[in-house]
Amino acid sequence: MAAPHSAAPHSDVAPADLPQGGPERQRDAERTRAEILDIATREFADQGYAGARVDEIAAKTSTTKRMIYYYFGSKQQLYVAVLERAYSVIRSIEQELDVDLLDPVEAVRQLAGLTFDHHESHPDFIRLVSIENIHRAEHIATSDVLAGLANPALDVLARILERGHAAGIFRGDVDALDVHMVISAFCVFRTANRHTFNAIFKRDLLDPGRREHHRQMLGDMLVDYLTAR
Amino acid sequence: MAAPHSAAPHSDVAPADLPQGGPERQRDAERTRAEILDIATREFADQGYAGARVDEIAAKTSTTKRMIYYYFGSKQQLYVAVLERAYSVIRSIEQELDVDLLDPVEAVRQLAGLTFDHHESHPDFIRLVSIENIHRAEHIATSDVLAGLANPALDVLARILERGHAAGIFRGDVDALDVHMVISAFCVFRTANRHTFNAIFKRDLLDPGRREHHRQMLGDMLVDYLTAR
DNA sequence: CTATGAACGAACCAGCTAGTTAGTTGTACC
DNA sequence: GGTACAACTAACTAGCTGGTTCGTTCATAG
Repeated sequence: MAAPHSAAPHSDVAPADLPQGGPERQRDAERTRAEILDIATREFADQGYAGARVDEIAAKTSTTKRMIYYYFGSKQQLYVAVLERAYSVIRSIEQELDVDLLDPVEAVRQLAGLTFDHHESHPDFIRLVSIENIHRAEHIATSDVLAGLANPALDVLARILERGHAAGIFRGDVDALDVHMVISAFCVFRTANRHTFNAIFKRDLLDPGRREHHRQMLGDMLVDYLTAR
Repeated sequence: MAAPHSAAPHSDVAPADLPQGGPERQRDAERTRAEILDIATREFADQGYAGARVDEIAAKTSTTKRMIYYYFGSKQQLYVAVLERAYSVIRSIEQELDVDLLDPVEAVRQLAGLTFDHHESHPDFIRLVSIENIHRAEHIATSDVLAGLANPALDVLARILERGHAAGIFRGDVDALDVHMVISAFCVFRTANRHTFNAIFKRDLLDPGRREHHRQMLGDMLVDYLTAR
């Protein structure tokens, strides 16, 4: 139907996002790679590393299993590539951070709220992190890209805490990484432990009706702790 | 060697539930079952559900794979049995709770500290919970034992909060389950996300040197939040 | 037009894995 | 002292699974 071997293939169609890339979009290495990564991310996040099936990933792709090995080499390398991309997406939180101008209390609230939102909108990432922890981060260790990738939000947080302490508002015995851990713990738990929590306590932590309340609660807790005494 | 077919097997030893253990200890159903559960718990916690191998579990046992199917029926039922036992162990925290006499602030600190200790000493349980969440708690759902198993610590917490509010110390707009979530989130995160956290931030959350500080921090946060305003 | 190599696909394979078959041995009870 | 049943074992299998072989097609350079 769609011009399987049309004679004038290059002018009648808009080549999507690429300026004038392949008109028929056959043979697009970048595209194929990206599609495999997309499907693999979903599949690994869904089933875990051992549970995910290369055949299944291939089947959900518009290409074949051979292509997975052509581009990624092995199941493990594919998984590492998935992790690397997932972490790089998360890193983009950096750009939204512009809290250096706010007063410390408001800055902490905004930073926590932003992290909160970010986690909520990236459940696949959180699942991948959980999976990676089950495997004791052994795959992250094999990736030089990931091994020493610090969270940019951490520096921002450190500066906020400093400013707050200098202004006499915040206590001085807190470590930025500890505070970051508390924020992460709260945000990650809601998503990562949603199912067992719901099974036992019959409460869906991700219920939209509880979202604002949780967001507020996290901010309150942090501020109350930092300004205590 | 050890009297493979000894002639007087039944009188020189107490057979029942073994005051001084069977000398031959052959043919002990309870023992075999328990051994399989022990090994399976370690194996599932280590490798995840899909990653664990029935053959491997059997090999680490002193019995055979057939016995696993004899006693548990299938890999999945074995896994559910592992979950059930792990949760029942955790339930034992109930007995240690005796905080109804303390003043509310001290009671919250003690409850949080006890939960903190309990989580720290049961890493396998936390791993199993993570694994179960990856599978969206679908196995818990198949177990009537687990499906509606509330945490006993929750009632205790609710009473503490009430008392605290009645005494005018605690704010009144807090829900026990929310507070429980915060405690769990903090305690679980340290263990569950230890490896990725360490890979990225180069800090071992379970470093014994940081233990007391974390314990204190959790108590402070809760109290500061509950007594704020 | 043709040579070349990147991109792609179908079918295959060896080893693994959950689950079974068929049979043996110990023990409680009479 | 024999019998019924629970406890146990070794060897097997059907199907899956990560990885491969080998061959084809397309785009582009010369």
